[in-house]
Amino acid sequence: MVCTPDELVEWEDFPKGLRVLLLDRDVNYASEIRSKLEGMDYIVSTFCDEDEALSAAFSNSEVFHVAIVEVSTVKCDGSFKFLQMAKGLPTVMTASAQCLTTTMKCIALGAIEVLNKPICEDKLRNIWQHVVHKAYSAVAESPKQESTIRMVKDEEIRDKLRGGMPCLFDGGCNDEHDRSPGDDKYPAPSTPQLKQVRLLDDAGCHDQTNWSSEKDSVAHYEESKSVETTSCNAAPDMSLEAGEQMHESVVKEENNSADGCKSESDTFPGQKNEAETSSLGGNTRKQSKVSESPSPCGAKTNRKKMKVDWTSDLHKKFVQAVEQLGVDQAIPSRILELMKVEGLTRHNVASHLQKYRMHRRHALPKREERRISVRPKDTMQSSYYYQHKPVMAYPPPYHSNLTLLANQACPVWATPGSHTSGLHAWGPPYQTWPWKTCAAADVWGCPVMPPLHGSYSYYPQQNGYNGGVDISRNSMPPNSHNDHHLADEVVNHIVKEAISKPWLPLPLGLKPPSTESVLSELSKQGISSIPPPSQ
DNA sequence: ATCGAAATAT
DNA sequence: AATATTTCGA
Repeated sequence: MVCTPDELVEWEDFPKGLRVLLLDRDVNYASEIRSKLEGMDYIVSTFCDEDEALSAAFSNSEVFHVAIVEVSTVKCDGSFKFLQMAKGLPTVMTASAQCLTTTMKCIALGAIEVLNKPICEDKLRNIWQHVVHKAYSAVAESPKQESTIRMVKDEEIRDKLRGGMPCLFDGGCNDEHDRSPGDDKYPAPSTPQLKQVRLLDDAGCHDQTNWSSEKDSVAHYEESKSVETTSCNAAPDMSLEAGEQMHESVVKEENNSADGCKSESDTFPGQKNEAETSSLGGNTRKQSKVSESPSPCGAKTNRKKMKVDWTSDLHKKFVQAVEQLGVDQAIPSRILELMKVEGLTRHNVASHLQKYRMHRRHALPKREERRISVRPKDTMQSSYYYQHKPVMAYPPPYHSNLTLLANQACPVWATPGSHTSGLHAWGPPYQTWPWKTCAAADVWGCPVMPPLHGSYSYYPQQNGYNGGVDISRNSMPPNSHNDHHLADEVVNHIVKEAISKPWLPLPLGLKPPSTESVLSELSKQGISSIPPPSQ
């Protein structure tokens, strides 16, 4: 029932001869519509009973391209039944009374559009667009791909807008006028995942867009894709390129709530396969990406740089990568590798890293201060323990990589986090997007980040940057040659702690990554005599 | 060529 | 004001 793009292309005088199934209990109205449709060279079969209509729809003898079904006020079930049964058939619902609920239900059940009676002639005439839309969206859906980020490049957008479906959707017709809200802008049900590509600057919809370009173009993307039924229109003029454009630019969205499970997709550049999202703090994020396709008119490709919107998901990936590498070893190129995000550049990462570090630098001293002020008499040990609170607070069953990360990262340098930030901000598995959401910089990077050197202060900082607090003064001689000894003590403590509370996640030092981090930190402190960590 | 910090841009 | 990009010296 769904035409293929090829069929459409070969359909010479499309939409003439389009077969319309008309289901309406009002016989008079039905025949009125019928004659209108026939005047438009459509071939119409009318029915007043959904069962008849259905059997006709499924019969082999008759082929329908589109259905117009009345959603009866008295017996809407029948209409819904039709909708549900005839999924493959693009179906326009007609209703005599405006009812949001009904409309929603229709759409939910797959209706392509819900129109109010009396149906205006233009809309009637334009029902062919649904067929086309369906045809292409069916094609578009097939190549499945997961993605992590949505990229919208100028050209792609422009292509969509201009070249996209030249005559079908833009068709030299006025893009948008006399559009009655809610009436004619429903995308085909088969493309529910049509991505809203929004501008970064637009209405601050940061959470939706990962990539965007300059602020033009995209605005009407969605509308362009949805069938325009109102405006005047010329005879459709199919072009194959149009179709291809169409499905090249398919955007797929997905949305799984993986709590702290880390994506392990091994994506290589060029391959599209990349997944995972997590819902954090009630913010379920959608991610998607426009499959990249070299613009045929490639001339001035990528004039402007894409702008990366660091959503929490992206950031999460980033953070994971940084952790995996250890803050010290985390350099843009490595991070980039680990992130495996297609389209992301080293520059993007570098920039983000810079910001990230900056935030940390600012956040940590504060925290440090607070901690000290709360427990002024803390010895090294107790403060150490205190620092671990949040870590320990992790419910044991954090599996897989996440557990690893949590364990590896939290230990020594887990930022003390004030009481509040401790549990709250650390909240399972992953922090929320810190920059935009957290007023208090404290939260920044608390979760699992080893703070930058200079921020943790068991010892006097040789860079003099320890927030004016010298913990070591209370417990340790401030000489750097004690560091070694001190480190041992720390480790001992951790071990002791772990042994006495076996039900808690293993803290620092009991897992290779942590050790590595510790050692690298130590070496930063000038202790190079410690043998390199074994992975 | 890459890194990171600073300067710019949005 | 926040945050992304570009530039520039090492």
